[in-house]
Amino acid sequence: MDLFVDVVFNLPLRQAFLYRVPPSLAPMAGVGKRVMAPFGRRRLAGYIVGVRGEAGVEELETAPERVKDVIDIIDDEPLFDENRLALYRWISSHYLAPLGEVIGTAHAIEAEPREERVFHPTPEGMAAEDRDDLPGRILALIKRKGKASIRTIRRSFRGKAIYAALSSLKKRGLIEERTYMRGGGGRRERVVSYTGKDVKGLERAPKQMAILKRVAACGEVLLEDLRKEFPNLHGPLRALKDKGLIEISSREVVRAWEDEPLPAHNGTLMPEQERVLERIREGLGREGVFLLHGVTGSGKTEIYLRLMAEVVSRGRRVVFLAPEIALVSRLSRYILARFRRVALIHSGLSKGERLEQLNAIKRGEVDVVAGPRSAVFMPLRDVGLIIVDEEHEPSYKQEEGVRYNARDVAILMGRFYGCPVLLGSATPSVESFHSAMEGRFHYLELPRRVEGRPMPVVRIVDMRGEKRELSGILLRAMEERLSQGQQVILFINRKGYCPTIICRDCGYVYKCPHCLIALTYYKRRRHLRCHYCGFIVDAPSICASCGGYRLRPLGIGIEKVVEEVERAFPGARVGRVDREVVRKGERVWEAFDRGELDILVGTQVIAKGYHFPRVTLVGVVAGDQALNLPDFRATERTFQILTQVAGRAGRGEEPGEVIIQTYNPEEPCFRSVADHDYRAFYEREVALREEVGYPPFSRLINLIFEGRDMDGVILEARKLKERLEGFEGKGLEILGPGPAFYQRLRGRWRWQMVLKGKGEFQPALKEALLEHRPSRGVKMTIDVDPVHLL
DNA sequence: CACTTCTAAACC
DNA sequence: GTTTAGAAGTGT
Repeated sequence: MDLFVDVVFNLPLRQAFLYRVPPSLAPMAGVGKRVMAPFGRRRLAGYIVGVRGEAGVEELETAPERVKDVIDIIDDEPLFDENRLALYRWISSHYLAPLGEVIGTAHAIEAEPREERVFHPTPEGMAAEDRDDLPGRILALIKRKGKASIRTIRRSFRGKAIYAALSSLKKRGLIEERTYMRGGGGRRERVVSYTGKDVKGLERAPKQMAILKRVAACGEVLLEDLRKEFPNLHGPLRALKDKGLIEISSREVVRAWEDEPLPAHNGTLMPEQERVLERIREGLGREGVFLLHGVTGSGKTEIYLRLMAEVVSRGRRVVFLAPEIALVSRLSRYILARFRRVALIHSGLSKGERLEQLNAIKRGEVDVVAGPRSAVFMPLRDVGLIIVDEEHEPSYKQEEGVRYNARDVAILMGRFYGCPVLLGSATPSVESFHSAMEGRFHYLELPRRVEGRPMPVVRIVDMRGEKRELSGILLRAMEERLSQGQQVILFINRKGYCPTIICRDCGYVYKCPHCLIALTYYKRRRHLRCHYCGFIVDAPSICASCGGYRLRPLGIGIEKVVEEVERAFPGARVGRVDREVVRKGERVWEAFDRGELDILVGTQVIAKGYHFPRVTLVGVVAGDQALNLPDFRATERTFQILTQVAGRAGRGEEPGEVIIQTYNPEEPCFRSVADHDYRAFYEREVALREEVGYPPFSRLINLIFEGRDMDGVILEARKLKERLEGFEGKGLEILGPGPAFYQRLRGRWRWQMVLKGKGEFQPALKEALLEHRPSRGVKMTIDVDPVHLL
């Protein structure tokens, strides 16, 4: 009796494929293991999602000759069990993603071996004359390199019919094909560095010069980053290398932060903390979702830590999810101080280190897994509690591939494991708070800060009529704090010097040619850069449109804030923190923490997880920034960010003050921030959402259509709309299609269509979406439960 | 005739 | 996502 397995691949394919298991491998077969299997002309690793005997295998009657044998079974131990598979199936059907891709996402650390086709020249090929047609040029490439993979050939001949050419070369006996296995091995990054050699004879090679300038300016640049800035990098880079001006080396990804344990908390809990702790403790051992709503500085972390200890002491384990930025900062060090059997996962780990952590988890050596959204899939056994810190954070949503939301997966997982899920936030998402109000989540509140510290006083400053970017009120407050030896944080959510420059003569604004987005001006580097595709041009001195000289900054970014601060306070020590700095693990934080800096100017990265007791004043330079985006969550995001930022003030002995600059001082959202009144914000917001039928009163699917040809993109969107019209009315509303907010990105036009449904979407509707295959050149992305519609 | 370009369909 | 086969177009 033969054995058969259902196999899914990490490919955008919806079906499972049936394979026969040869008798020698049959004892090894099992759900959750990977197999090596022939697939088309290739061999691929796939996941077993079903094992069955001959009975009921209808393919054996319809097309028995198509059923092939599995080549090998890769794993001794399954990567997942039936229970976990059920979870994957749910995710697959909810997010409309192929099961194979869901499994591939959940098990991304375990490398999938893949076969790679490589072409070698035959002696006949070596002897053949070079010709200038496509096959001839491909042959020349292969001869020059000695061998070439499909990948390299495709890169050199973008959009050309390379397969037809390769098969003709093969038929003529000029090349032969061999296959190699790829996969495994640690992930490395390539670095381009300047050798310091004298630059001569580059006058006639402007591209090489530009690249060299960029590299020399920083000493070394990641090849990955360089590629973003220079579209056709390879040629000039190779020329520079041949001239000995640069070197390209490969190194392992380095850790972003040294983890030094922070001392354990020794104080006693406030009565509110005790009560909250007790409520959750009572819920341990069975499923249920708790929403812990605690103002900034109310001691949520301490509750997490005590709960973890409790769960571990009962012999169960804990999954702790947090936004990346919190993990590389303070939180992880608290966890490391209290628990020894911890797996800490963050972006600074190399692939090898990740694998080590994974193996430790599999061996049962880990009690607590702490990590960003992907950690929700770690194969921890006997999970007794899942914690999602900063539950409202959009970073829990994966924005490419399988677009899952780790918070929602965590809630589901709690049901699968039969354990409680604890969502924590100072500013809960409207959805979660609504669930709590409706009684689906247990609501727990910490309305006061620890040690009776007052909430900071928040002032709203009307910027209309102000001449400079920093208002007089903010400057005076800063001066006062600095004179008392206290520290100040300024928050500005914009990189670069200013969002763009404008010609004061003709009004021309520089935009990215690929994205139609205003280019950000970087004063120090003297260039304009696109934040979406990385496009860079030298900063112009005269207007490209009218030739005028009056080019002026428009708006404000972090560089300009620093400049203005330095002008206003010449003696002050100013530090600057944005995402780049955090990634490099620079120690600006620590200098600030030790009091070696007076003012810290930062982007959103400073809003989270840091604790600077000497900071008494926080200034928000541009409070309106996120508010005016055309997105149904714009107000919610603004309230959350401002509350988080404000929470950085007054965490020590001295009371804190917050100043928010805005051109919309009447906006009620600011009032709620100033009053520390989440409820007021929520009531207003939830009423609005109900009125227009946005979440939590509906579910959304955002359909994004992208392609180089605008007409094709629109046509595809309209075609799908027609297909879906039959579903309209019965609890489904279709908005659009219309141009997306970012209408053109990376040279592609983008249109979108939003489906708004009451409750879960009908299976027939999902089916219709999945069946829609846009024509070539148009990519359709299905985003279920989107966090934004931009 | 040799090669290119485009598209649909299969992949077990 | 990758590959192939086929149809139709291009150029000598």
